[in-house]
Amino acid sequence: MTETTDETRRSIGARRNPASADAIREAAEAVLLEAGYAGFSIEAVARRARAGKPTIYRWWPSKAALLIDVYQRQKRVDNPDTGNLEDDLAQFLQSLFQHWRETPAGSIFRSVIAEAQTDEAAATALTEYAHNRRAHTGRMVARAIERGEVRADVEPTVVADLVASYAWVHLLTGRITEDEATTRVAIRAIVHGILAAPTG
Amino acid sequence: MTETTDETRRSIGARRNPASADAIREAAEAVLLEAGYAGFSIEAVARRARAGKPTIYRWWPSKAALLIDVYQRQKRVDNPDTGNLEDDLAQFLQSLFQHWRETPAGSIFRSVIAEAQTDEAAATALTEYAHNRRAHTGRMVARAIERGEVRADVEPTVVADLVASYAWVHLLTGRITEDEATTRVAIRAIVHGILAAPTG
Amino acid sequence: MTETTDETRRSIGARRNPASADAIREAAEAVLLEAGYAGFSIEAVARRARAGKPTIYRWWPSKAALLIDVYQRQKRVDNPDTGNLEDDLAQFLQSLFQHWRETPAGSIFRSVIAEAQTDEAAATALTEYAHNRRAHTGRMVARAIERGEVRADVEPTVVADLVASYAWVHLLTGRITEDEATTRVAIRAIVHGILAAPTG
Amino acid sequence: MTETTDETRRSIGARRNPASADAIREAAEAVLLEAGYAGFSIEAVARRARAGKPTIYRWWPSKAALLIDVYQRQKRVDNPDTGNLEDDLAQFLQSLFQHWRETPAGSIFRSVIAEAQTDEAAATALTEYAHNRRAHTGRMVARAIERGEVRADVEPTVVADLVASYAWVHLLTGRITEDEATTRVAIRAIVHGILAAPTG
DNA sequence: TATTAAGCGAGACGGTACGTCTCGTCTTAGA
DNA sequence: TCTAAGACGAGACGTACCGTCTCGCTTAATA
Repeated sequence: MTETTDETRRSIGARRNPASADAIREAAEAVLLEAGYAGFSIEAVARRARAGKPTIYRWWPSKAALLIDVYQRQKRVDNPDTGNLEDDLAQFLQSLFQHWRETPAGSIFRSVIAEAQTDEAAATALTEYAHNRRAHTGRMVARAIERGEVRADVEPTVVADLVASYAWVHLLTGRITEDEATTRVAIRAIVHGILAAPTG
Repeated sequence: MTETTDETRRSIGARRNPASADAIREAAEAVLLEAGYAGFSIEAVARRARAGKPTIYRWWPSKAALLIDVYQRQKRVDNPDTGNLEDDLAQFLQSLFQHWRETPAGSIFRSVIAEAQTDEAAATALTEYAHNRRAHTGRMVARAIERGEVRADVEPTVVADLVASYAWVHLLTGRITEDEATTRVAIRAIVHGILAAPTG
Repeated sequence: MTETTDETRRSIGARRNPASADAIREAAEAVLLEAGYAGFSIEAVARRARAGKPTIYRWWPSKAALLIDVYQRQKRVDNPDTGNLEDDLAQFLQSLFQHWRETPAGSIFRSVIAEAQTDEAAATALTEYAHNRRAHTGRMVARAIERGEVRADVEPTVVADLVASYAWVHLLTGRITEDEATTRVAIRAIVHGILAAPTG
Repeated sequence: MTETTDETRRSIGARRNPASADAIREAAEAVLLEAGYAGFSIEAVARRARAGKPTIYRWWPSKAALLIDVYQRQKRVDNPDTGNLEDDLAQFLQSLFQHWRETPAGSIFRSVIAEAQTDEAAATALTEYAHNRRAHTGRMVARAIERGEVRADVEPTVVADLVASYAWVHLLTGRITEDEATTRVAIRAIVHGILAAPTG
């Protein structure tokens, strides 16, 4: 949030002014953080960024595009690598919840999901993003397979899908404050299963 | 969608006219189905229902309230009871996806979730609804515990949470067309776990 | 303003309840006085009178009708009879201005005139009322003719028209606070004329 | 009513589009003429002008402001100068009545007066307008004083007030169809007075 | 060095929807 | 059969944003 306090931004010739682009992205993030998705409008962003609306529309074709751009700027949560899948996933989930609680990322991501229910482009972007994230998160499972911890026939992305879905829905229903004990119970179900008699 | 084609609806005295309420609910459902959440406005519903806007606002304080009311009217998917939890959950998930695909319910539910990201009341309603559904879905797990299929220390609602989250996120990301084989893989992970060496 | 504080008024059988009618008239007057013509609505009157809207519409077909009824209840200003026309007219004008200043009559009459620009019935009622008042006011002139003070060929209602018009327009443009000296100048013009050389 | 049939009006940059302003004024005039003050709403004007409501509200803060603006555009009636005050005033009155009968001006002016009974801004504007018109009409009297026809101690604006009031009230009570003979009787009273014995 | 081209802020434009207000009508329950 | 009550369809109110447009400016690249 490197508050670029240029008194007035002008054109810098026949090319995009990065200062304007940054100011707009930062304003978008700030608006989203302060007023939430409900208060997130192009007008509000333009006002805050001291930018003209056409400048925004020139570079981001829709509210969704700006939203996604802002989301892409957010830091991602890294995959832990403890040598134990349950610990990896539990730690990942806790880090994700913490990230969503303590940065604008959570608020922004909720907005992206909401926007995707209305806007086709946002839906596509979200689908692609989710796909990539599943692949990324799936690497924790792949490592567990490699070290023989997890069965070889397990599809890493399916496990990642389960974990991510759990996280998303908690975000969407205001349940990202849960402690490690609670989330670990869910993770353990996925990793160990829930059957009384172990499966061969 | 029992198109109540009353030529003109009038007041029936100093109390709510159920014909109007029904017409509004049906119009809301129809608008949602035809124009989607993006086209869902109180004005559009009033227009379609041939009702005055104040009549809508008199009984539903917000768009969210109407949305939730419409959603509540939707048929719920029943829990199967095959005697085998994996089969129960797989069948439940397939029925749910089919229900979301073939009735307005899916479209409406997506809208409720989106609205909940903006509207406090919708968020509360959604939270409560989700809580109830977890309890309901959890009964499948509880039955499995009772018959000794599942460990007694498993919390049924946590399992329900995992299954429901998987379903919700598939709905939100346009992946409810998946076949039984795919969903069953996810269910199997939850039920049997994914470890190479079974847990004692 | 004999505040009829009936806790609840009910039907008194198959005929008009005068208490309701009075309460409505009084409420109308009070609303007009407190909120002015701008705040004068059937809803506001019904609310204040604790009466049902249909009860009002049953007896007064329109806002205009109620307005006129309320105006008709107002005390009229009497014609003075000093034996001198200029004094009579000057005194009449001052009494009228005072009446309009110190009672709701002024506010109500302004409303009737405004309403008559929109409502046909109010226009008719106002026309008739104005006609009667000209006849009444004209009697001062008629008396002056009888006693030889004024030429016999003078039409009393024309003089009354001039005086009344002057009064109305002062009411409509917020100039009813003028002192006797000012109004007398206008009266003198009508009575004595303004020519330098007297007319034979 | 120079029907500016621009197919579509657009913004012409960060400044007022006179074409829109004109279209709105013309639409307002047309609505007023066709539907009267009762049918005069911002919505109706916007519809007719093919303008957005906010465009109207941007430039005219209220219905009253638009009404007054439209009224200001109307042609004024000129003062005649025949060398004889009675003829001047009689002719002025007839011209005014004719103007009010044959152009939208009469209808608009009635509306302004009605609006002024509700709206503070309209009241102020009307007061100021009336003041100016009295000064203007008073010049006929001033000229008569200059040429010795009228006494020097006569206040021209008082006479103008009498004449204008007579005209206004006739407009407000639907009596602007009167012929010259009738209006001349009133004018003669003001000019010559009505006393039997001439005043010294 | 002068011209051109495009980005910039600003803000007006025609629209749509918001949530509220009042209109005049209707029906009911109770006296 | 009249009363209070209040719901009803209708539609205007004044406001917020939408996405588009045109302006006057500024600067960099081109001629």
